[in-house]
Amino acid sequence: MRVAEPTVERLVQYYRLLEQLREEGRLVVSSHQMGEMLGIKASQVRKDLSYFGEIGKRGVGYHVDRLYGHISRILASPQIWRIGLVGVGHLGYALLGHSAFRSDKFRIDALFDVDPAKVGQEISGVPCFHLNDLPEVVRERDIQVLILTVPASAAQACVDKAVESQVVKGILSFASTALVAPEGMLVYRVDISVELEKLLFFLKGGAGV
Amino acid sequence: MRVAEPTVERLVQYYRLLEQLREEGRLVVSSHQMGEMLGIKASQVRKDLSYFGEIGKRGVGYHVDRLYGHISRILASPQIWRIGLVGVGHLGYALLGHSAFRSDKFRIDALFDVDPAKVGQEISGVPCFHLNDLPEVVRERDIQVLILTVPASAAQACVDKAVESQVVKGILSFASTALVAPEGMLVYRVDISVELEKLLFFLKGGAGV
DNA sequence: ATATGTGAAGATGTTCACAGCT
DNA sequence: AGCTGTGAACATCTTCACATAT
Repeated sequence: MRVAEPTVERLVQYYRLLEQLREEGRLVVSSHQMGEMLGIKASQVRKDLSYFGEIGKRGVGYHVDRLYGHISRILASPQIWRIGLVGVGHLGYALLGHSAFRSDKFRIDALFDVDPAKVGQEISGVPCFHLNDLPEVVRERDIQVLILTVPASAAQACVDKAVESQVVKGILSFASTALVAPEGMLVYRVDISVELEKLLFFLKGGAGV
Repeated sequence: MRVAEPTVERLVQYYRLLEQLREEGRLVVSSHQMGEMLGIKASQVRKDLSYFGEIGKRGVGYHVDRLYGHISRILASPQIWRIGLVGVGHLGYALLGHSAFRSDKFRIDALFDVDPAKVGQEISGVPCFHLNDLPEVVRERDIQVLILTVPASAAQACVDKAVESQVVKGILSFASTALVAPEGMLVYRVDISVELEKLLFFLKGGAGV
């Protein structure tokens, strides 16, 4: 069964909430309570969870531990993903230390840059290679995922190198630009300036003039 | 007329593309060509642009300069937004220097942190205040927008301070947590770990087990 | 001939409302 | 009585198909 992207997005949030509730020693939680805490409608919570079978108890709610384990398995990976981080500027450096990147689901295994001062060094314990060697290095190291924190002008060249490697399957790009990639390569974009523009657009109350 | 969020998101992309085309001296572009370059269907491009009147020429396409000016006005702000950046860690620092933040539509006017080594200093030319003084400082400086680059555990407290100020209207949060805000305050979230989880989920091919 | 603008159809996502368990 | 699970209704977003203009 195909799970929709908005559902996956909310599953991650349910997961984080349940982690918290578990620590607090809470045993049971209702869809209404979860929704309240996350700003999501209770019916949406139930619909999302129902895709994966009857996991709650009618008249009672969801057993915190059980639901936590359940979502954990849904989100689980068959392997530990090895990730290459391309572009060790401020943003790349920030991600290296980001708490979201302390996970046993993946680890940043190689850095790539073009700056001679960085290439050949270890940064936060991760070796940095030259961008030109990317296809070779990702093959050797079994890296299937790239994170791009390079300037917009350099992003497409990085995608092209990833395609050339034939082993990279997915890319998370922070570059503020469109990217073209072949069918079968999954590209997600986090575009900070787009998010800010959207916020300001709706703050001013819609289309101007 | 209400403009939908996905449309605004694409307008920003059209705008960036047209900026490029202008520099290249291109005079005319078709919806098909724009779509090709951005990975968007031509019909979607036309639909988006049609919301704002007949701006193209049938049989010809869109006049680059004219369309650029048109979208520019749609996205324009009635004022230069003053922004407060809360949390001057790696990520905050990265955003301070981010190219997306070189804009004449807004400027980062104040920093907030709790680290005594930062409070009272100027960082990249922007004064840093203590988080506790946020309500007062944003009122004095006419700051209506906050960007949160604080740990998840601190994010809600920042929102509460923003609410207390009574002048902050919008927040862009990079914290990996849900936030509750009153009606009328606009909160956008960029959740890096959620994006990564989504990518890995669909890379492995959907729900596991 | 060619490319826009748009109503209608289609696809996707959310909410409702209530049957069915506990 | 209380809360889940879910079909149906609703809302939103995208794509199609073609009339319309250059």
